[in-house]
Amino acid sequence: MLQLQAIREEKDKIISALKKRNVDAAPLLENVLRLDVERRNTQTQLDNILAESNKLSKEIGMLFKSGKAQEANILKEKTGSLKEDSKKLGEALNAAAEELQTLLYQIPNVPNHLVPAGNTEEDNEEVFKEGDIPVLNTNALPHWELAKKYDIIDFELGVKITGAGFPVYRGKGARLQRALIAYFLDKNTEAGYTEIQVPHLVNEASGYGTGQLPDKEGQMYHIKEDDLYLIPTAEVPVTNIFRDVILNEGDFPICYTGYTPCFRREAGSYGAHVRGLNRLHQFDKVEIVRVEHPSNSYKALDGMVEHVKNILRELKLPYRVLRLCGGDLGFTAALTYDFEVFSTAQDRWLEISSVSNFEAYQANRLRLRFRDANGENQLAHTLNGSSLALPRVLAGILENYQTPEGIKIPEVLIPYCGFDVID
RNA sequence: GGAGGAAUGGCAGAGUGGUCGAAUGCGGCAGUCUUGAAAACUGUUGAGGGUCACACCUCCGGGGGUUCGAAUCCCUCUUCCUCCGCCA
Repeated sequence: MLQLQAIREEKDKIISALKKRNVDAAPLLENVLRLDVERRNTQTQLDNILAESNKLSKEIGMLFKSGKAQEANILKEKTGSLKEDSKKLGEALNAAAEELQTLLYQIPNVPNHLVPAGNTEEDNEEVFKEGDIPVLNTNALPHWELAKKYDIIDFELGVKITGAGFPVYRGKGARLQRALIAYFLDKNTEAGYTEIQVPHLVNEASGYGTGQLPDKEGQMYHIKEDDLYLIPTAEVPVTNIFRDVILNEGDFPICYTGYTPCFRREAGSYGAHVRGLNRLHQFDKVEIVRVEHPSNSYKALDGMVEHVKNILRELKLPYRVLRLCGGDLGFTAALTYDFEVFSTAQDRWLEISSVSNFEAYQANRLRLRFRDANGENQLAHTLNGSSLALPRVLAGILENYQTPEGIKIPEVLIPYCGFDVID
């Protein structure tokens, strides 16, 4: 959520920056400003009435105390109309505030100046590329075939137990998955992130805090009975640790890493691109989350990008880094780098990580602040990224490391797996 | 699931209808003293709205009500604690 003060002060700047998202925010912002004025006017009127009625009440109290009941009763009569007015104004105030809130929720974050213009993923800007794309046999298989051949992932069994998009991992497949989780967590911990385990279900307030709610309800599984949501990413529970928190400057940087399963409804997606591990309803992910001083958040973002690069380098997977264009940028992000690993047998890039700076957008919703050097409370910046999303890394490993003798295990993972080939 | 108790500022803890945004202690910050530190002493120390700055307004778990007036009374929800039951 953008800060009202920013909208008041730099409306035009915000409108022009949001054009990068192909959004014409002008009418929305005009409405916000109109409601803001209305809200403040109503507030002032209400405050005056409340001040008067507070004063009267005190006088009445004093009169009763000094035994002047009659005078007190005369004053009492005057409070009736004040009460009526304050009730009406209070309702008007709530209505205006609520409407204002609704509008503010509809405004996406302002893109950073580095964000390229563009509409679709075609317009994302490749900023880095590394790793050799292996030359495979003509009979190289996509990962879903390999999964079947080596009996390590069973998609049909998942359909039986739950439904499409809930695979079952077995034997070396399950072990490799566990190895990746342990390896990622270790790498993150070495880099200074504190490992944390969080709930996999969150309440409504948490959904609002990080921006999944309102409007994106369709993405999350909702448990009606208890009004809880299955997390689509660890970002939600981890970042919400800091909802309604005021930090000290010395607390920065705050770095957390956590492994969680992620649940996504993915309503509406279908077809060849969702085959195998490409798109699932339940998948595992290791996430990194940072809370930063505003002056340091972009340095932190770069650091996170380097960190993820290092992991992919160690895994010896061919990958590239994209700077998302305005049209592809997530609603709450100011700048996002996507990592894609090349899936050789499918001959396409698969997104395996997304690293973003949300600046103060989430913090504003979360009321996540810190006390600055002047003793003033100001909003912190939040960031997060995947390191990494398991299924597509797994797909990348299976496809890129396949040989006629079986699937080789990347060297760094061998100690975690306890074997060096899947055959 | 059943029975009882509780929820107040960073923490502990008073306050049971009026001048209470809230005693006191601890903690934090600033100062005095000191070569420096500690101790001691003095001051200061919640959040939001509003204003050029004041004034002023709101907030004592959430929501609603009674009253001229609510931290205090009533209703309701949530959470926590104790006991019983069940249980990985």
